[in-house]
Amino acid sequence: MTTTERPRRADAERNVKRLLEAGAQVFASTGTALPLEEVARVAGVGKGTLYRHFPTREHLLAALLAATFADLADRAAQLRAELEPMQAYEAWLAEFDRMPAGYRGLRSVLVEALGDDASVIATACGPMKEETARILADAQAAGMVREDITANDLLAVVAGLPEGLRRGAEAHPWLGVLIDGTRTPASARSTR
Amino acid sequence: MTTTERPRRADAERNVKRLLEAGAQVFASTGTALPLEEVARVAGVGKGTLYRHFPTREHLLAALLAATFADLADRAAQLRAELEPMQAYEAWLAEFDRMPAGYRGLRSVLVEALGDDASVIATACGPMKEETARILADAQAAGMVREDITANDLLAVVAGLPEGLRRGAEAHPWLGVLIDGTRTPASARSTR
DNA sequence: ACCTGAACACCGTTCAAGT
DNA sequence: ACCTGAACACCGTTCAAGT
Repeated sequence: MTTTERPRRADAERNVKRLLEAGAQVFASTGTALPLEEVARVAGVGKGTLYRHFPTREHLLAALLAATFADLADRAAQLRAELEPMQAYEAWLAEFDRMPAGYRGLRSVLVEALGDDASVIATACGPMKEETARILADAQAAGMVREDITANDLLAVVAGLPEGLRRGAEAHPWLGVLIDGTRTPASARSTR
Repeated sequence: MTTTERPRRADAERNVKRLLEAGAQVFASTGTALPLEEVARVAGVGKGTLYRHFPTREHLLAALLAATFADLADRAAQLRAELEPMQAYEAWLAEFDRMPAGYRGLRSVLVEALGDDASVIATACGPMKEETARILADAQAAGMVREDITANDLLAVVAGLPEGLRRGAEAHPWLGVLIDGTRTPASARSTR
């Protein structure tokens, strides 16, 4: 996002591209614990080159996930524009919950990133978090969702739903449980 | 639990005891990623001795957590005996949610263990899971909790609540969100 | 200015030698 | 029968030499 795009030597640029392709491939097959040595090998570059461009595993993961996060932020904005507050809220959480499927370990990486604002991945999540905050605020303003929760924690809790819950393609009840649980309680609606 | 307690040579027994003490100490300060080499060093035994008695990190963790899990199972049984179904349900989940506090990484270890019946730690969780199943069944039989959830997934979802939610000592709203979300929906109560 | 890969460090795991 | 610690393996990280 705010990365300064300095001009790069042609070979450096080519290597970054190869590393991202190799990273995506190894990430898809191995998950978030992807062996960095293998990424360099698949990319056909030295390990030092990987380290020069991506000083930590989180930097590589952030780069690999950046496009997905940006797309998701756009999708959230779209849902907010098209749907009523509570429908947008439910639809967006369902999309967010679906995202980490198939990437081993991504849920816990997301939980960690959402719990540490200083994390490199948290930065990549920024626009997504802002859209979530808007959607949540709309639903709260409409009196549909309890006021004592934050967008950041909401995403963290959804991301923290265990991977194993999805048996085959069938939907699990837990996202619905969470959404129901965040509705404004009947007691609060009548007394206020 | 079902471990066959063979007689052991006196030095072996002493070493196991030392390893468990050292393990508890390192676990408390480092969390679930405790360096095994350090455990052996603190215990004053060779690394080979650690590996002989605890072939994997999970075996060591299971041994370290066994007493806590057994106590929790007893506590669950006690709550079930003393309270009305829904109160027992809420009180038990609150106690279970409090347990991993202070042990870095324990929540995700629990999530993983609850997602894999073959895991060594899952075995240690057995009695706790059985009590949870009874408490859940009671609450469901009383018509208070939705029927489409299982005890195992319930524990996994509670364990999966992010560590970072607890800022200081103040309670977080998310356990309440989950409990509310698992209540039998008003629609189901009226139509059935 | 950037790349390379040997070298280093860390730590989990194995095993030959010892008691 | 069990213990020990050197040796090995794996992999992340650094850096001197090269282009």
